[in-house]
Amino acid sequence: MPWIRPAPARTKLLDAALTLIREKGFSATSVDELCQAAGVTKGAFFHHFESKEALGAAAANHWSEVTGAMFAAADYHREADPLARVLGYIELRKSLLEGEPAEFTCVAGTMVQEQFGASEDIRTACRDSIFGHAATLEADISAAITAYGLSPDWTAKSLALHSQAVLQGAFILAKASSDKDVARDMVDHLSRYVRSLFPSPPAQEA
Amino acid sequence: MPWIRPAPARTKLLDAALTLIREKGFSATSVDELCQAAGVTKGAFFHHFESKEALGAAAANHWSEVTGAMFAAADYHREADPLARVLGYIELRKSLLEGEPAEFTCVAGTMVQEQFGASEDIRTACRDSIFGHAATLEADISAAITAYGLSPDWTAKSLALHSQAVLQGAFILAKASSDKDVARDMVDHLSRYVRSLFPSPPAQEA
DNA sequence: GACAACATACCAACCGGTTGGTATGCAAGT
DNA sequence: ACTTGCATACCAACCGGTTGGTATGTTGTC
Repeated sequence: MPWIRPAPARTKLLDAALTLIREKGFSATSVDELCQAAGVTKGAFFHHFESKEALGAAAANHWSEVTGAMFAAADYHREADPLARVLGYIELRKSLLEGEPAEFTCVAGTMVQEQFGASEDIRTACRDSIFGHAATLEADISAAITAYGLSPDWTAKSLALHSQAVLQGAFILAKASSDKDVARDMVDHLSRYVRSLFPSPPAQEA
Repeated sequence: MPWIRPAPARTKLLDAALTLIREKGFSATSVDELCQAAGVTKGAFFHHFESKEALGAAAANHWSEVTGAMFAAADYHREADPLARVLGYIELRKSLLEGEPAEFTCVAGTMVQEQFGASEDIRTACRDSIFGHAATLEADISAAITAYGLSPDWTAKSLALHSQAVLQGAFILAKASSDKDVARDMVDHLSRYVRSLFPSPPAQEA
């Protein structure tokens, strides 16, 4: 859809949703709050989204785009060794564990946990966000399997998903304990696990 | 004389809460729904709980008791090798991934993800539930470290918490994909990781 | 002047919570 | 034994505020 002059209200609402959903959850976030946070009236909200549920699904897609662009631009892709790229990704995820939970936590994981039974549109949008992100990791894992000549009894896809599971679980523990260090320890275990699956640790390269 | 009818309303409300919170989340579950599911009136609700928030905290404690009793009675405690107990626990968790998400999912993890910023009482009750459960695993992990003569650069506590993180993350992926097999794969990775941390796989014993 | 992008004003339903009340159990006083 | 007194357990009706959603403007741009 070629939007020459995009509507700022829609984007402002989507950005506000990413923050508010992570702060209070989807159900507890009201349309009025969304509008106030975005500096927009309710009329604008229902002009761009036919329902609150539709905004939730759109917010998950927005989240996919925002995070997708961010990870696509990250440095770890420049590593020559595919395993180093995977470990670089994990280290990046660890370094992202800063600030408040609402800042480092995953919108899709938060939303799907409470809305999976209430809205198929939201559920599939969140699933696509999480599984789509895992797919970008899967390529590097597959390349590492080939590069190291492995024939594992696990799949690249399941390991990529496992990394997402560990991260989502780390977010929950961080929220429960109000302690980011717990989450970082979980990511360290993930890194140790991935290294254990490949024969030799990758040499440090520039 | 022991109370013939102690207080069925309170327990019925708590049991209903365990189901409804996992089905729809805490915020989306109304007090009226809780009362209807428990077959109790709203007056009874606010007689036993001073607020919806108080019920949430009580539900997390109730969850700790119910699951605590269930895991305490499980067979894996009878293994002589402490590592076999840990791996037995993990297999048990995997075998529990049956039925609908609302049946195998964790109340504390679900509730804390949406309420961590809204209610300290709920947050600490959920934290105690998750971390308290992890502590029961920590003892076996510590014993395994000693039995195998390890001096790891990770702690028994962090590995116990890691197992909870993997499980919580597996729940999220299962909800997002509507596929329990994904969650089971995550638990398999956890089992493989734990086995990789100890020198030799435990022999099969009666 | 048509049409998208908003704003204003409003609504019915539902929300968590309160009210005043009833039924029952039990311990003490007589 | 029987009453008084008080606590617990529970109920039906209700309350004010908030909810997601709508109906009807107004404004800026082609």
